[in-house]
Amino acid sequence: MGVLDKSVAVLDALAAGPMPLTELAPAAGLPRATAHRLAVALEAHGFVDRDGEGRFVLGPRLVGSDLVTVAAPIVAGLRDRTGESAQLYVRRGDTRVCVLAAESPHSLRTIVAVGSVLPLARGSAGKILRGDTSSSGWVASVEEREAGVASVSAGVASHGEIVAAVSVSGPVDRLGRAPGRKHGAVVHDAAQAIERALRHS
Amino acid sequence: MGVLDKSVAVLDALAAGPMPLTELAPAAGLPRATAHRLAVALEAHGFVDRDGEGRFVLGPRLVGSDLVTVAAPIVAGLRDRTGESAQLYVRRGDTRVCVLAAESPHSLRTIVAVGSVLPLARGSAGKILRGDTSSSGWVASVEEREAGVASVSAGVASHGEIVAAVSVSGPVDRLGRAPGRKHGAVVHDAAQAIERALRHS
DNA sequence: TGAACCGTCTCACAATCTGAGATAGCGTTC
DNA sequence: GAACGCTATCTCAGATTGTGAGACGGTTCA
Repeated sequence: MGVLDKSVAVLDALAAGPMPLTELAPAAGLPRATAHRLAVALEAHGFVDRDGEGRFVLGPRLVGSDLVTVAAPIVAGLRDRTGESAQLYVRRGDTRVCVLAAESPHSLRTIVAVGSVLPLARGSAGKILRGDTSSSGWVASVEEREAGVASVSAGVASHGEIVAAVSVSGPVDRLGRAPGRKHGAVVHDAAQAIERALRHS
Repeated sequence: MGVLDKSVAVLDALAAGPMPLTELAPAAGLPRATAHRLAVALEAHGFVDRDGEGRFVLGPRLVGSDLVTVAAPIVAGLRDRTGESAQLYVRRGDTRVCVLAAESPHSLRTIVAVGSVLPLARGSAGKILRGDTSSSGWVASVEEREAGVASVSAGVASHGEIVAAVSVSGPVDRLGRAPGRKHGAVVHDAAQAIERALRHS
C-alpha cells in the first residue's frame, strides 16, 4: 500500500519535530511534490498540523502523550477542589495504568503511584474504561477494589472514544456511601476540561 | 487522496470499538475486500491491531500515548531501585517536556511536575534528546540545569530514533560528582525495558 | 453434512497517484 | 524597484497502483 507507506514516512519524519517542507521531503525520502501532497492530505484528517508560522507538525490526532501533559494541571486542580487524591488512568489490555496522580493533603488519603497497574474489573475507573457509561457523566464505587476506599470517575473521550478515566478517591468515611453526590459533578467537569484541552492542542 | 480517505474511514469506524471485518466494512462504507486490505496495511504500521481473538481494534499508535502507558510502571520501578526521583522526557520543538514523573521518598528530592517544559540545552536528558550518544548507554550532568542537582539519563529508541529520555535526578550530595557510576547502569536498563515494552505493544 | 458464518486471496481493469517542472508569493539585498 | 533566493503550491501526461466482485479454505453451529 504505497500511499500509506509514504504517509507513515511523513509522520515518522515529523516525529523529530516541526519542519518546513524543504526539510520534510528529504527526511521522509520523498520528492517535494509528493511530500507536500501527502502532508496536506494528512492535515485534512488531523494527523498533521501547522505550527506558529508555516512549518508542518504532528497533528492533534497523534500527539497522544499530550493527554498526560494537558491533563496534569487539571488533575491537580481536581485534587484541590475536592481535597481528595485524584488520578488519571488509561487502559492497557485488560488492566488499567495510573499515568497521573495528585495526592490529597489529608493525612488519611488514597495513594496510587504513577505507573501502578490496577485491575480493570474493579473500581469506578475500571468501569469507565470498560465502556460503562452513565447518564450522569460519572460513575462511583464503594469498597469495590479496596476496603474502606470509595471513588468517583468520569470518562475522557477523544475522537469519540474513551481514552482515559479521571478519578477522585478517598476514605469512605469522608466520601460517604454515595460519593457521586458529593463529587460527581466536579469530576465530570474535570473530564470535560481535559477533553477540551485535548482538542486545543 | 482516496487511499487516505478510506483509511481514515476505517479508523473512524474502529473508534466505535472492536469489530470483525464483516461489521467494519459497512461501517466504513467500503467493500469487504477493500476494508480488509486497508485494515491489514494499517496494522503493519501500528494504526490498527487485533484483539483477543480476531477482531480489528485501533492500534497502539492511536490509543493515548503508548509511550507513557508502557513506561509508567518502568519509571516507577526506576525510582524504587534508585531511591531518587525519576522522569521521562520527550522532545517538543527545541524544548523538552516532562511526561512522566515518580518522586523519591527522600525529603530532599528533585520535583519535576508532569507537563513542565525544560530547556533542551541543559541537563542530561537534554543531551540525550539532542542526539548525543555515549558508548556507555547513559549520560550524566552535574549542576548543569540547576545548582545542587545532578542527573543521569538514557535514551529510549523506537524505529531507530530517540523518542524519549529516562532520567533519575537528585541532590549532588547523594548522587556524587560522578552520578553515572552509581546509577548509569540501572537507568540504561530502564531505557531498554521501555524499548522492549514499546516493541511488544 | 451442509449451511452460515468468518478472514484471506486473486486478477483484469482503469482510476488514481506520481513527480519533474512551472508558478506564485514573500522577504532580502543591491 | 528590480533582481534575487527562498518558500509553498499547482499542473499534467503517463503508468503504477489500488480496486472490488467473487472464489477459496477455515471455523462453528444445527
